Amino acid sequence: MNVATPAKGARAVEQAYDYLKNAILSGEFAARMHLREGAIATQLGLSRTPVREAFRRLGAEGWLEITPNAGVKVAEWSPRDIEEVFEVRMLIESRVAGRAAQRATEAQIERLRALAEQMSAMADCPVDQVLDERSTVNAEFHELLVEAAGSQRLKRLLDLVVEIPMVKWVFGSYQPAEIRRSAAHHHEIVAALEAHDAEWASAAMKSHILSAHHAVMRRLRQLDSAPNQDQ
Amino acid sequence: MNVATPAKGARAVEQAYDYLKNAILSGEFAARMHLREGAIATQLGLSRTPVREAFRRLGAEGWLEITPNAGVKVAEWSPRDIEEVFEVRMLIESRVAGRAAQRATEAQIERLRALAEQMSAMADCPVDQVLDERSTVNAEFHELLVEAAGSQRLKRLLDLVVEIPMVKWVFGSYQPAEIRRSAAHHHEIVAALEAHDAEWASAAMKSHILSAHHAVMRRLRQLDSAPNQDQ
DNA sequence: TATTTCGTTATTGCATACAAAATTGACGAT
DNA sequence: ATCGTCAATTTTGTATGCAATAACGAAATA
Repeated sequence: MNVATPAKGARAVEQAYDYLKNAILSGEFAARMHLREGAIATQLGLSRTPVREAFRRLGAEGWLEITPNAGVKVAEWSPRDIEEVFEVRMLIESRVAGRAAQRATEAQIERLRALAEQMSAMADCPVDQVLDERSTVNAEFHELLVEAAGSQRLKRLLDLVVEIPMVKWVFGSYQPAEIRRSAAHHHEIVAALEAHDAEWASAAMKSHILSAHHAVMRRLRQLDSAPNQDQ
Repeated sequence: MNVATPAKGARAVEQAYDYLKNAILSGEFAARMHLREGAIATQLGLSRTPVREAFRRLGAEGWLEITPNAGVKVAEWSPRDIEEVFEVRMLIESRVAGRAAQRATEAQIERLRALAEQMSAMADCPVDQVLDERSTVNAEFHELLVEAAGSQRLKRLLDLVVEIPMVKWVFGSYQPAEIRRSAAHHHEIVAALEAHDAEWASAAMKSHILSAHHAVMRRLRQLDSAPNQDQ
């Protein structure tokens, strides 16, 4: 039924990887759920080998828990785990912003400004309608910023932590005012870069992340109290 | 000389992983060197499958660079890369120390104090003689601290960044005075924990990491100007 | 009825076989 | 001599088969 998207390279591992990651992030696979190599393989029309490789990759990235002779389980994300993700993002991305303020070229700043404009233009559209586009533009903004900072290793680390679908989830948690605030943050970061003020850029980014953190944790509390009646 | 140690679990993947990681970190495999699944496999008396799995794991951890249909290369660590590693360590570990100051139990602080004492006791021994033990005790200290902070995800992230063998390398870069300073830092961090002073603990840890950073970068400059023997 | 033991089954780990892609080297054209 | 082309070889990617280990369940005993 799904068979996922064949991906660009059409490589079997990519296919398995994309399918699994999507299933995990979309909630199709519940937390703690046990996954079997064989089942996934036949479902995707592949052999166990590429599925197994995808398992390992996802394990290294923290999405699956692997126990040697038993199988793999979908990792569980506690509120504390999510808090820690935002903690890391805040620490690293604010540092990155500061460095970018010292090193960004005119062209890079220009491109960042354009992305910030795009973001603002979407601010008044209905939330659900531009969710994907907002996520994409936002991801581009943050990525370009790391590039401007010239921090390749930090980028790798961030990629490991800040998953695009999770970003989408963040926007789903935003209230209209918070979306506008987020867009404003982007503009402010660009302004700090133009001024080559590392402190300012760093502080603005810190606000940006903490604001997102707040929105997500509020969402979590809502989800926690709404659908469960046993407490 | 190779064939590595059969490791505890005697699992083939572990064997391959341990062998490869050791070879990379010891410099037996030069940077940018191309590794072939088949060669490693026959050399270790295994099939390609577990070797391949080890490759992927090491790739995810940043020790190997994997390009889809070409093979794997030993990753190159530029001075900037190493700088970034210390940047991350500084950011995360100082935050962790601050959190530990707020949450550590008496028992945990006691244990940390004992480790700090052990460290001091070794401070006056010849550098090379206690290199391994120093690394072990140091690693334990930092690990226990993360545990006291109750930050499981951050611990995973740190594990990815701060490799034990690299820690050993740090101690090899220390001058006698720096070893004593490092031991003093540990004591100071324990004191900050006893006082439940997050700012203090955080600042002490920041000093601790920056001091190590400084020592390693100095070592790098020395190696760079001196003739090196690795191919 | 609860619990332990043992045999069956299912699932993972590893090895091998085969397919696809890339690298290499020789050859020929300019 | 240099560059480009193409085939031979090597190397990676995937599939399958077999062995080892763990999960499951039934039977037997207390």
